[in-house]
Amino acid sequence: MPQHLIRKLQQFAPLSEEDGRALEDAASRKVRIFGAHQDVIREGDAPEHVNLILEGWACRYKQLEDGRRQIISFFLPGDLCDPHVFVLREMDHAIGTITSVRLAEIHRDQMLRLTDEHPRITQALWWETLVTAAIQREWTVNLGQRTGLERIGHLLCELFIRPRGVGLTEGDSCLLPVTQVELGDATGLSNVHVNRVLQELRSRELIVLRGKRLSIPDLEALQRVALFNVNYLHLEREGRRLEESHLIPG
Amino acid sequence: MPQHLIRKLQQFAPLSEEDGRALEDAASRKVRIFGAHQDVIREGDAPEHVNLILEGWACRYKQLEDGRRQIISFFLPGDLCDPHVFVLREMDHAIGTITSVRLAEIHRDQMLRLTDEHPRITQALWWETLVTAAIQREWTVNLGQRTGLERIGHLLCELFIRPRGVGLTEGDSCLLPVTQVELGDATGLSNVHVNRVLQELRSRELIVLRGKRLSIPDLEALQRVALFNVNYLHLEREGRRLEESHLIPG
DNA sequence: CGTTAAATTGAATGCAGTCAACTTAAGTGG
DNA sequence: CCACTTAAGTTGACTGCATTCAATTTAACG
Repeated sequence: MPQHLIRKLQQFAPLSEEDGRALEDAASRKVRIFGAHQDVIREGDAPEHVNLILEGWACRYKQLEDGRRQIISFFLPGDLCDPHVFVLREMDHAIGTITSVRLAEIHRDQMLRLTDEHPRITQALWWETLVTAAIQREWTVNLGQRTGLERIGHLLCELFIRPRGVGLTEGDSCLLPVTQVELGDATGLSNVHVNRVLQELRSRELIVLRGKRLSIPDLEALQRVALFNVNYLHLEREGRRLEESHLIPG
Repeated sequence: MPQHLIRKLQQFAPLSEEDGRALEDAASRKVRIFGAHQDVIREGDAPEHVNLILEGWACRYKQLEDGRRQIISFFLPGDLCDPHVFVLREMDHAIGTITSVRLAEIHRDQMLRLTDEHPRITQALWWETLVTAAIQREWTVNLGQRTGLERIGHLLCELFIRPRGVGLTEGDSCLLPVTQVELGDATGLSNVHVNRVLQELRSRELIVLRGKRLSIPDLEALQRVALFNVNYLHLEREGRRLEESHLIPG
C-alpha cells in the first residue's frame, strides 16, 4: 500500500525488504477515507496517531479568528504528517483534505516499534522530517520575499518536483487538484490576483494549466523566473554517505 | 554553561541531575565566540556539528540571487540549531549572528551518545524540534496573512515570550538587540515600513522601545492586536503526561 | 439540464515599497 | 574626551503591486 512513502524514503537510502514489509504492515492496520474539503484533525485536538497519505492531497492550515486562512503545507501521497506529533499535547494547526483522501492511521506504539526495530527507517524518517522543515523554511522565504509571480511559480515548481520523486508525474506534467482560492491561501495572495498571475505565466508559456492538469514545458525557465533552487528538497541520495558510515549496520 | 537550554527543556519535562551533567559536558567541549553579523555556517556548507547558543542572538537566513534576504528564524540563548542536521549533506540556509555570540559546538557522536543514554533528553529534544517546527509554521501564517502592524506585533510577542521561558526577561521588558532592517528581513517588510509600524505601536502604547530594550506594558493587548495565540509554543509542561506514561522509565 | 463551484474580468482603492534626504545614535581613534 | 566616521533610525513624496468589490463567464456535477 504505502508504495509512495517507500519510494520517497528510498530517495534517501535503500530500504531492505524487511523494512518495506514493516512499513506495509504499519500502514495497513487502519485505513480511512475522507471526502474532499474535510478536516482530518482540528486545531486543539489531541493527536492520537500519525497519518500517512496513501492517495489524494491534503494540507495543513491555520485560521485566524477573523477567518483569514493560511495553508501551511501540502501533503501528497507518501507524506507522513509528523512522525512524532504525539509528543505534543494538542494540535496547533488543522489538517484538512483538498481532494478525497485515503490515509493510513499509524498508532504511536506502531511508530515506536518501527523506529526501534528498523534503524534505517529511523534515519529515513529523520531525513523526511528535516526535508519537511526545509520546505517550511522555503515557504517562509516565498511569502516574505518573492513577488506574486515568483511565489506562484515557485510553488508550482515544488508541486511538480515533489510528486515526481514518488512517480506521480508523466513527462512534463502532473496533477494539480487545487483551486485558485487554495493557491491563494498557500501563497498569501487573493484569488483574483492568483488568477492574474496564472494568466501571466500562461502567456509567457511557462506553464500550461487546464482543469486539474499542470504542464511545465520548460522547467528550468520556470525555475529561473521563480528563483527556485531545488537544494532545499535534499534529493541527492544523502544515503550514500550513510551506507559508508558506522551509524547503520549494513 | 547551558543553563538556558536546560531551563528550556525543563519546560517540557524535569531532567535528572545526571541528564543535566551530560548536557553540561556536551556543551563545554568546544566553545566558540563570534562577533556580530558574522556567518556561523553558510548555505552549501556541510554541517559538521550541532550549534548550541549559549549567549547572544543569531538567526537562520536565506538570500536570493538578487540580494533579497529573509530571516527564517531567530536563535536565542538556549536554542539548538537542528539536533540532527548532519543527516543532510549540505545546508540549505545560512546561520549568522545578530549580536556577538558565544556558542557550543556539539559533535555528532556527542549528540548520539546524549540521546542513546538519556531517553528523557531524547524526548525533550523531540519537543524542542517540534516546537521549532511549530514556530516556523506560525511565521508562515504571519507572512502570509497578517498586516504589517500585526506581523511586527506578533513577532514582538514571540520575542518576549520565548526568552521569558529561559529567564531572560525582567518584568514586562526584555532585550531586543535587533535593528529595524533585521525586523524587516524577518517580517518581509521594508525598513521604512517597519519604522512606521513601530511608531504606530508606540503611539498606541502597546510597546516601549528605546535602544535595544523592549517593554510591553500590556501583553494581552498586544496579543489581541497581533492575533497572537500562544498555543504554538507548547509551553504547558507537556511532560506531565510523559511522567505518567510508560515511554520513559521514571 | 439546472445548480453550484470555480474561474475570469474591470474598476477603484489602499497598503506597503522605493527613493532620497535628513537626524540621531553609536562607535572609533587621536 | 572630543572629533570624526559610520550605522541606525526617521520623514516626506511618489509609485505600484496587490486587494476589494462586483459582475460575468465557464466548468463541474448530480
